[in-house]
Amino acid sequence: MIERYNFKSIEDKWQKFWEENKSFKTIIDKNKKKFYCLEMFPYPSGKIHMGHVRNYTIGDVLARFKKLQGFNVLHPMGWDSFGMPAENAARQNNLDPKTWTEKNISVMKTQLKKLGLSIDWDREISTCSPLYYKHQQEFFLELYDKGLVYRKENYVNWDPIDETVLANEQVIDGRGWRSGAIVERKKLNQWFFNITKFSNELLDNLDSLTKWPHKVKVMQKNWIGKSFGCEIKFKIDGSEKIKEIECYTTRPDTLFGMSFLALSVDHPIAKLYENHPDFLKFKKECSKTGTTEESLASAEKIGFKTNLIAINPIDENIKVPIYFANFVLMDYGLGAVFGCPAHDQRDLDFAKKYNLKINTVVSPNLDDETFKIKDTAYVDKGYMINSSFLNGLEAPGKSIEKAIEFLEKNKFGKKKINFRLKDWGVSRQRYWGCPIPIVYDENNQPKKIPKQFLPVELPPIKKFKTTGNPLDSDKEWKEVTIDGKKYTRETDTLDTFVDSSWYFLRFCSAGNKEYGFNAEETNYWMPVDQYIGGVEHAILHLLYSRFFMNALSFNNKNFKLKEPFEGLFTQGMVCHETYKDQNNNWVSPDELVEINGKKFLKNDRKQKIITGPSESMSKSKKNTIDPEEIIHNYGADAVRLFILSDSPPEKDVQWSNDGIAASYKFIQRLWNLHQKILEKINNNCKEDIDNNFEKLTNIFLKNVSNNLINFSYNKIVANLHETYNQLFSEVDKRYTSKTLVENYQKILIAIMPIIPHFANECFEQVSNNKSLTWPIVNEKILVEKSTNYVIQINGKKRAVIQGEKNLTEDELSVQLKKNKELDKYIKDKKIKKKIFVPNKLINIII
RNA sequence: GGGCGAAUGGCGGAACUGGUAGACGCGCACGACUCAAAAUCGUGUUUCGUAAGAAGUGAGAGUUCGAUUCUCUCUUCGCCCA
Repeated sequence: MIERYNFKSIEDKWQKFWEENKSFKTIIDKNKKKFYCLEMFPYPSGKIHMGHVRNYTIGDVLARFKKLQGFNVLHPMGWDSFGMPAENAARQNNLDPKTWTEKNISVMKTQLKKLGLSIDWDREISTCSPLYYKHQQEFFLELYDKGLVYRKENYVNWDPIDETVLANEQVIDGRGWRSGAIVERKKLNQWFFNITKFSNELLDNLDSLTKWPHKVKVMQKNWIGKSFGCEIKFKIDGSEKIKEIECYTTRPDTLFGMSFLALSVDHPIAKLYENHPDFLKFKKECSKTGTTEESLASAEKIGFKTNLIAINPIDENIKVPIYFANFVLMDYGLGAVFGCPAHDQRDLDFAKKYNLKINTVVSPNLDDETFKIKDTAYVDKGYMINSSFLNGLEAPGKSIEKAIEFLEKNKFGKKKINFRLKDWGVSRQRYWGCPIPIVYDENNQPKKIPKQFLPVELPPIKKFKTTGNPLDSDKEWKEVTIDGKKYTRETDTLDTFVDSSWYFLRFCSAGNKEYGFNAEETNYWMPVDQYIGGVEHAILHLLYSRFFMNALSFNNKNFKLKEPFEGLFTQGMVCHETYKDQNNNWVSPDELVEINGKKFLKNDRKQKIITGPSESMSKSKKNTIDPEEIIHNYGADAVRLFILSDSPPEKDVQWSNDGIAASYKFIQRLWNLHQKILEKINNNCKEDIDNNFEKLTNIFLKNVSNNLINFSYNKIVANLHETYNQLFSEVDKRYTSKTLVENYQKILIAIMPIIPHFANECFEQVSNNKSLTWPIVNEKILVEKSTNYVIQINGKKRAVIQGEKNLTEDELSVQLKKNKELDKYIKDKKIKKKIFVPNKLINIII
């Protein structure tokens, strides 16, 4: 009777061993090649979820593999621990965010340890710790000195429920991404990072990131949104004060089709209308629209007509009305655009509403001047018409060049490159974030807090009010005396994206008290060789981190790093079936019971459950599975094995009960094989029957090595199954214990990255060897003497014959004639042609 | 509307540079063990056909001796931007 594999005691034993021996502690070793393996650090929300399990398993497999290959591996973990959920929880339960966060960290740390991750916990960091954010405040001041931080009054997306400013990307369909409240426009003084200073670098350097997924680079490129256009000056009629307005456009070639000029309500000219009640009413109306491009695009286009007239520089006879319009933003271009309704849908909608002219200037066909626009603007490629000297030119293309040439020559405008990327507003009206190290004097002028007074620590909060920023109402904290002078503190805190924009540097020198990082250590470890995380951070987190490195290395002799992440891997999500009861309520998987293949509610077995499509796990759909429970029931190795086995890591994976159970059973079977091998080792066989065992081992090693390099972890699991299936009968043959032990050891090392507890335990039982190194594949043994030749007739496979390798066409033809099965196809037909591919096939055309 | 990507059995997915489609797993069926069940082990499992055989990688075309792989058109789905 074979003893069952007791994952509980064995996983416990190895986790203890790794912890006590500090097996994954890393220090700089210049004799070794370094490898920095980093997974996106978690937000300590309470418990780990399957997404974490997948993310950290993928990273752990790589880290363990690289370590076995002899690299000096840095594989740290920390906590992205500032943020709104802590504050929300605090408000709801009257808890201190610090206490709440620290409790969550401790729970999640225990859970992560149970996964058997090869993490150097001595480098653990937490962004909400003053030890961390002190250095962030130093960076803020450094950037301030470099002119990369500035303060300006700006319209922001105001979330009236969370009472905070939202970034554009936090506004979804005009609503706050977390609260769901309809977002308002509000003017506030904000701190900004000058990310646009590096627009060109951030765009151009994307080309150097060869180990990044193509799609992420495309997304960043679109986000930065470099456009080539021109600024045009329009003369104005109808005002004493205003003589000229400048516009930005990417389509100067459509100037002849212009029928209005539209301004942002925040345009300087708006001052002329400050006392105009109708204008003020209109402006208020505009503030209901969000500031995102998306909300602007979907909102109804409305305008306020001024008494001003713009004169088209390209043809002075074209005089058009000037409107204020809700779809023009002050912070894109110059807050003014000209409208060409025929070739822009938005302009067309506006023109129809206000009965403006629609002049077609681009036709799909050359010299077709009869082409007219009706309900749909023509935005595709075509040829210029009704446009004087531009007529006949390809549009957009030559037409733009020629138009700019004309404008520049006559000093009506100039070529201009514009970016969609805007500066990064980092102020948040929140308590649970990094305090901004700034104070204001009696004239409300900002002043840096001297470095010796850092960190500016968050004051403990006794009781949370339901709304507003507690820092603002904490007078004791807010009022401060520096060098005998009284100041008021900045009460906004930093966007948590700032925290995560440099944490990978901190890991390199986590304990360093002098500064955020140590140059020698970052020079050794950085850049991150492999960064692993969800694709949802493809734009912001990664772009902000790239910016932050540019900002730190700007005018800095000691720090030269521009790109923090050399390799990037974006893993897919973990999905699960969704369930609903008869009343259309979501039902969680553990609330139901299966009877005869049909699902019913556990508490009401008459109620049938409707199974919905598999979707990414989320609390709202109740289709989550708690990793802790699964680890408890099946063990960490089984969970790791399953989460890797079913799908390629970059794709979504379906969680299934059958799947995890199968992985668990498979580990049991591997254990049975292990017992069998232990037994055979003692059999004292004197001579090997053949080299098949060694061959199987090396085939496996080769496949695993290749698949590890390519992140094809699902294929490794398949390789392991295949090898198991073959080895189980192979070990019954007569092999010496030397052969068995040597090869079996190699197999165990190869599976250590995937199922480390199991593999280490088995390894220990067959070997005294303590130094583990990745085995070298014996290529010689893999060279086969014979091969399968495929015989095709008219491209169809008709036979497969085994023969010596490197047969010539003639030699193979001789073999063919012996094969009687083929006679019926060939008979006495004439052979027109033969295609021979060495060592592969012969195709006979008749 | 634009960009990027995907589509292979009942399901998840393999197939290196164009050369044996469906590896491996799940599920299912049958068998062994068992009084029985579970567990375990074994066999089978693309479809049609008793079989020989034929068809077959979202649809349609093209290139090629040969296409899941390359090209074009279309359909559907996913993600990002609007």
